[in-house]
Amino acid sequence: MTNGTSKKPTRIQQRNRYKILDAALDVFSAHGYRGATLDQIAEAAGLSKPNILYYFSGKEDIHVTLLSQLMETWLDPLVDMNAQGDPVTEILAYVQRKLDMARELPRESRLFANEILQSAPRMGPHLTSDLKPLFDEKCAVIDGWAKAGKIAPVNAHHLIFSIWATTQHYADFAAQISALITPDDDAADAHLRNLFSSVLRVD
Amino acid sequence: MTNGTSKKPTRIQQRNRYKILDAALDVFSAHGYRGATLDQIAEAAGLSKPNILYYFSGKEDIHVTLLSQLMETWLDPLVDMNAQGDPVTEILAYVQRKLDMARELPRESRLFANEILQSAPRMGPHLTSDLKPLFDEKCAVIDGWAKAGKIAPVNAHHLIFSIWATTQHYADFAAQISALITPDDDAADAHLRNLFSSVLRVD
DNA sequence: TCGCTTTTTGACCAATTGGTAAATACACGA
DNA sequence: TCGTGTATTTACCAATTGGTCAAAAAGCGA
Repeated sequence: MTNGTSKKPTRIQQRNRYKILDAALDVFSAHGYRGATLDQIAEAAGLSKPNILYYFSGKEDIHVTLLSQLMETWLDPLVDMNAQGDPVTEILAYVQRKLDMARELPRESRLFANEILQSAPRMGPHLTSDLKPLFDEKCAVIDGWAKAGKIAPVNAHHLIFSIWATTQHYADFAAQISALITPDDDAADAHLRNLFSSVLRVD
Repeated sequence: MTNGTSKKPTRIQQRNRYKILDAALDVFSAHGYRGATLDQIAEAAGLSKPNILYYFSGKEDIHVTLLSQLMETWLDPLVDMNAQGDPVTEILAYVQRKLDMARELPRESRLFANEILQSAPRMGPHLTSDLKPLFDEKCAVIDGWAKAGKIAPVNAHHLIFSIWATTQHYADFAAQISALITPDDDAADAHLRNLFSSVLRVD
């Protein structure tokens, strides 16, 4: 029985579900949902297609599972932004965490980008239930810092959008970047630190 | 004869090729290359599938045609950045043009994003032949401005990446944005103006 | 109106794809 | 070592999809 709710998963189940999800992350992030095939996932996972369907109820099930898992780790860097810390330090540290994440988890970043690009058909609910409350909370924190004069006045909403855009860009548009320059992590770090410390600096 | 090289296109040919490309832009930008089907494109264009294949040699031909057309208009805003103008004004005007473009041509922005996300399988050559020379040229201009002390010292490569990332974000991640806030063009304009004028300001 | 070209359609195909069913091989506790 | 539930495979299917082909239907200049 594959029923995940009642019985504890076998060691084999754990290992194979992991292999499948890891392979699926490769394939989905590289080709998008419709561009990915179960055969590709099966080959990448080293399992047969029917065997994959023994562990997941279908292609969509695999995709949804990946997106749910992703949403958790995706929010971590923002969760860690501390209202009690030094404002500029906190925001710059958040930028750095997002940047590190784009580098360490580029597949996840692309999976997410693919989903949003296509109007988030399988993730819309997650956005409003998981992301929005956190987003609103942290915007309030930033607004508080700005009102207290601890950072220059900024639009918190759009500041966060800019942080997301600039950091994820290095993962999502990697193909373009490596066509234009020789990637240089330190240069990117320094640039974004400079960019965001400039807007936040209070004269 | 559909031969595009020898004879001048009929009025019918012009109209139908346009209808097909417009419909294909809808479909490709919404679902990606593999997610789009000729049937969808045919229906959106109001033509039959074989009729579409009378005007284009295949699905890939349509996609490549779109990408080629796109590349031209895509570069325009950067082309217009003038080395002789006032540096900060020129860069901020470029930001504004990119932002306007993301708003007026969101389908094109998503088509491009989809292609790059999937490692630019059909556009790699265009990137190095069309985009890179222009990119290098404008980076040199920005470096010149920085060396002359007319703007604060910045990494031109990464400055342009940041401009691309932040402006296109409003088109490519629109689904996420409208899940989080009520979109506000003026607020976005003001924020990006503030962001980039802050890094460029020379003390 | 005639005759020729351009355009459009309907019927069809082979390959791919997500998914199923039943039989077989395997693990492992008693 | 045996039996039972777990895991895997083989063979298959129906739907979709990109694409073809020949015939029919416009356009259109003379």
